[in-house]
Amino acid sequence: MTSDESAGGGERVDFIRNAVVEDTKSGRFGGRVHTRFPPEPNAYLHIGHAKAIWIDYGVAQDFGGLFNLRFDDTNPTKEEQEYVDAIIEDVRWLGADWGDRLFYASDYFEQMYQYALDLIRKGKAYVCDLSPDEIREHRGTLTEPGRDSPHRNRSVEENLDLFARMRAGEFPDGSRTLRAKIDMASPNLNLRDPVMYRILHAEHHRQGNAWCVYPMYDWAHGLEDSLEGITHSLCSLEYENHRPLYDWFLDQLGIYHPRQIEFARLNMTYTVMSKRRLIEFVRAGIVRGFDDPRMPTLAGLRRRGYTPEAIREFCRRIGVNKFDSVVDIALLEHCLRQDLNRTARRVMAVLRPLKVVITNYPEGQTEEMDAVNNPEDPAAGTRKVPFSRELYIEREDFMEDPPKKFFRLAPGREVRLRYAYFITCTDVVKDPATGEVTELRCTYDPATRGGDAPDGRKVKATLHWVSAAHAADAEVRLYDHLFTKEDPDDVPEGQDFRANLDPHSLDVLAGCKVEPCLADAPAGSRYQFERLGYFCVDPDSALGRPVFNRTVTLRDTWAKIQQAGQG
RNA sequence: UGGGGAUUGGUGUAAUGGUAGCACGGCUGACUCUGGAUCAGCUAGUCGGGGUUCGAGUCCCUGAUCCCCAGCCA
Repeated sequence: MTSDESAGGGERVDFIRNAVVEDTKSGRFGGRVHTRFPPEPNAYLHIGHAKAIWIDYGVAQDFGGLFNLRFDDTNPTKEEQEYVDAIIEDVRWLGADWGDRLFYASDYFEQMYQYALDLIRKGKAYVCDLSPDEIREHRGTLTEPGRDSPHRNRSVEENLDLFARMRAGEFPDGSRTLRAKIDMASPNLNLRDPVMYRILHAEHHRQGNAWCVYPMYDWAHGLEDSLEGITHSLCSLEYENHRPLYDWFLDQLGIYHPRQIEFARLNMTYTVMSKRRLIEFVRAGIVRGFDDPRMPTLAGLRRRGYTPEAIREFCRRIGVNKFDSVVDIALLEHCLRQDLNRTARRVMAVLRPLKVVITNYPEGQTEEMDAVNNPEDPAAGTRKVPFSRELYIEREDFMEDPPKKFFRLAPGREVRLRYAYFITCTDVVKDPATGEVTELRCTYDPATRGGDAPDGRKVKATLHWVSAAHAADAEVRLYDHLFTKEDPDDVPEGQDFRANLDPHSLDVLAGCKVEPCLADAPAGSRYQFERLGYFCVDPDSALGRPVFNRTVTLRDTWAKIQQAGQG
């Protein structure tokens, strides 16, 4: 089973899959393929992680292999159970299946410690008493070699003794480290005797106080992969410089040795993708939380109304590469619309209501109009929508003095009310004080019931509407990109990304009117509000008083015409 | 100015010495009871300079530009 049909047209074999094919053919791993997604539980997952997950999981799937979910929880000062729980939920929601292989790096601490002992005995690791500052000084620079630590040539016995006492808690934080003995003159700084263990008297979210020495990433990661029998350790580009170290540790130990392959992380227009930044947004109150629908987090996208299918399709389309690129967020939105268009039920909702009175329609009468639930899916069936003398239409669907290309309602003009009747605007009622249009008086043509004129006459526009007496009140939250610029970091000298924050990224509309069938819509359910966009019921909803998040607008050619006119 | 990696339309990606293709976006037009969807068409590209070859995005040389690395973060 491969995922390379359609959309991109033709087969799609990226450089990673090519490498895997190569290894499968050569029998390097006995034909096995086994990948993993190794998040650190120190923040929520975002769309960039979705790319990584889908590469890891997708490769395993394509080759009939296995996929592990493993928490890389080697730094107790940054990691929390809350993040573990959120990550599990997000990966599951996305649709990657790790079977019963949910692992934690912290479960390997004892084994890692034993491996460290092994390295010490081989004379390849030593306890160093240098302070963090001193280590930095000894490391040299990009262009100058480093200097050996004065503790580099301690005896194996002394190293063993000191390391045991580090573990036993005899020394304060930062006082000593265990270092690999490699080459202080290496042009690759990662090889200049990297730290393997640091002393951290901190409580670990799973290990409690069992440990006060914690392994560093470079030391730990390869061991985790090795222990789990991972064949292809896929990671992002910045680890390319670490691969020699990854290989060195495994070679020195002489243990099972996976292959690390690096790919570029995802960047997207109008979006920041660093965990640090996202945490900052939450802490600074720029957004309401990690699941704020404006966040690129999976939790945020989910709340916004994104579907896992759309995100997966997006990941498939962006491909895998080895250089930095910025994907247009329009592609993500395209994938979303494509999915929602197929699956979302259509309903009518009026965001900014303008009252319409049908003067020749009998007072007190109600009719049930037949409406199609999803023209893309006949199986979705039809529903009844109540129609009566007093309705609401969208304010922006009426203009008293319309420009040339505006073909909605205007004085004297006839339009169709979707699934109902043709109406003609006869009067405009205004607030005498402000001049604001408060109500429209219209007549309807009884012969056009259902929306078709027996005499064959056409109207240029079809408007959505709701019956005033039957509509449910709703709150609707309109979202826009968090940033006004494609590149949030494109700021004037001396300013930061805050300069590009869009103050209108959230627009809350109260008093919206929706079809009665929406009054008790369950949280998380998705709809297309006809002519407006896709909307998703927010968990903030109360019974009879739904709250909707706008997931994404419909493609809107009228909006484009308007914008062009303004320019 | 050490080392590592990279460069194909506006954007994202294919082409593994043999017609530079697909998708997003944009622009036309058709159709339409959603200015949606759908359909048709158009738009625009191999970082520069040399070389090898019948033939180069691909191979060689050379230059340019961009990204990563000096955490006891991952």
